Amino acid sequence: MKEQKQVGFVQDIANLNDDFAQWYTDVILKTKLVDYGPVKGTMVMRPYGYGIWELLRDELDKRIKETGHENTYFPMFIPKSFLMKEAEHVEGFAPEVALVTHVGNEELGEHLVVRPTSETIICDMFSKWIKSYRDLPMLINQWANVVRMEKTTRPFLRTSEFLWQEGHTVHATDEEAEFETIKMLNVYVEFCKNILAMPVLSGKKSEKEKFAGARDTYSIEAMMKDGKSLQAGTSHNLGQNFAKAFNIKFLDKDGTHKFGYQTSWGVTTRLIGALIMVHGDQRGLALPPPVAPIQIQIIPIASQKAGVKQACEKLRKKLASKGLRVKVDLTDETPGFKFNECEMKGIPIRIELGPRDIENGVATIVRRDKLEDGKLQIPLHDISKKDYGNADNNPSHKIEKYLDILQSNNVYTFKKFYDQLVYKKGYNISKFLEELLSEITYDMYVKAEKNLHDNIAPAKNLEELEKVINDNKFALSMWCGERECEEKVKKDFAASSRNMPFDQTKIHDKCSVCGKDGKFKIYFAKAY
RNA sequence: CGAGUUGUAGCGCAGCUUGGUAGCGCACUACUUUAGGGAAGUAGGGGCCGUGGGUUCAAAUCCCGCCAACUCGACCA
Repeated sequence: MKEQKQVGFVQDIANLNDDFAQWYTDVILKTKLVDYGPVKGTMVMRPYGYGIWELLRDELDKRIKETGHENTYFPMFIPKSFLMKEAEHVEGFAPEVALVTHVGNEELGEHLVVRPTSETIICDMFSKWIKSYRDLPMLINQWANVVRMEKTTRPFLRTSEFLWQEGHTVHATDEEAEFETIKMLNVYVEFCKNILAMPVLSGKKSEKEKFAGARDTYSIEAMMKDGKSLQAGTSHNLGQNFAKAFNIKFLDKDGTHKFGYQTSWGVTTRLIGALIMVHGDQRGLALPPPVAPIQIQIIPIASQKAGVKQACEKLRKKLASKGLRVKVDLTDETPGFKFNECEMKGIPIRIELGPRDIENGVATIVRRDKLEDGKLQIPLHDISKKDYGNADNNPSHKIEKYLDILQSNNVYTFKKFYDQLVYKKGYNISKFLEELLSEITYDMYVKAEKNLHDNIAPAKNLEELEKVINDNKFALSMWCGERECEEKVKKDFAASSRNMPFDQTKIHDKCSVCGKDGKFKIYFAKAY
């Protein structure tokens, strides 16, 4: 690409590899996703940022309902005594809960906490709702805000208040609860892949890293562009810990009273931070089409010339009527400015439309994920009226097909994809763009997955562990299971255990840290 | 909550050493010319210099306190 004037944002974020955290905060402020709130650690989600959340939320909500859960809403104020009931839980959360002690000048008889999570208040209701095995399984979910006053904060990744989804379930048996825990973890894995184009590593957390009050915690871990790990979601098997603390009992078939087995699982607005750090580049954001508030931006060139605005509006209407999220940029800026802005905001496809295009009956389209390599002119009006030869009436745009093409060398080009889709009977511009958007999602996933696998390295012993972690990679290690080894890695290499993958095939025998018997396969990495 | 750094226009900064009219770039407003990769001209608007006290004829500038933010640790989705 031609050397261009380095001004403004492009210049500011040109050092992505040098200072990734700085790039991150710059990009979300400059693209107007969020602003800092007036209270430390809080975040104002502006329309563009909240729009991502809404799309993400709706997609995930669909999946949660499909797996049999119903939405509820519980109060944000929880009596302090509730929090005290489960010993580990209170210990884990006490330092960061916001307390309400007064109403006006009057001190409350019982202090309240602003929910840091809702296990306790939900369990209190569960104990009233659940009497019989016929009431089980109890499968609920809630979309809410929670408050955790953390010492250090970063937009999306760690804020004093954040939005999330928290699922809470009660089951009659241990097996059923464990199954639910894993099932919901897998819902997250599928969601991250298909909606966020983000590959994750799923597995079990160590005792040290598990949720306060859980019996077992499973997580999905995503790799950021700088090689750091981010816990992107968790699913907990609570065992009977809360059931015993809150007296959640049911009369079973055999006529005896039993404590319920519980799970809870959640993902948060942190996912937005994750996808920024997974897909973003020197030019700014790159949003996966399913969660892009604007999927297609139409940029008029020389908009003062006759017919340009009208053509843009006509195209917008046509695409919008097919459910595509499309916008025309009518601001009084130069085209170059608009192109850059479009890229910075991560809009998956931009369409340039000027007098020349209109003359020729075409539109110029550029993919955010491929930039100049993904630049093409496509016929503006219905292609279906013409015969472009080689008609294939059952065009497959299935992921598998492109996987084959991609993996069979570098013969795959965007042009080829375009030819496959456009030069067929029955295609029109909206259909083409719709398919192009899924193609982009898939390509972004493949790219991110490659990055993930390229940056995982085995580590047999302490030296290798040090080297891998200092290379900003995930160290796939064996571990004896002792907390001291995790603490040593934390202290010496500033890294933590991430999770233990479900595939526990040994990669070597000895613990990579202490050299004793290596019981578990586990990832160590620096983390956000 | 410990260590370091910084607070001047919406954002980024200069001015402080050596006290004396509040500055620059971007952004913003109006008009004109422009327009296919970050346009140009002309004219404007915008400040309790973080905050409280002190020194002084005079404080953004010197002194003391406080507050806030950032980075690194510890803690966490």
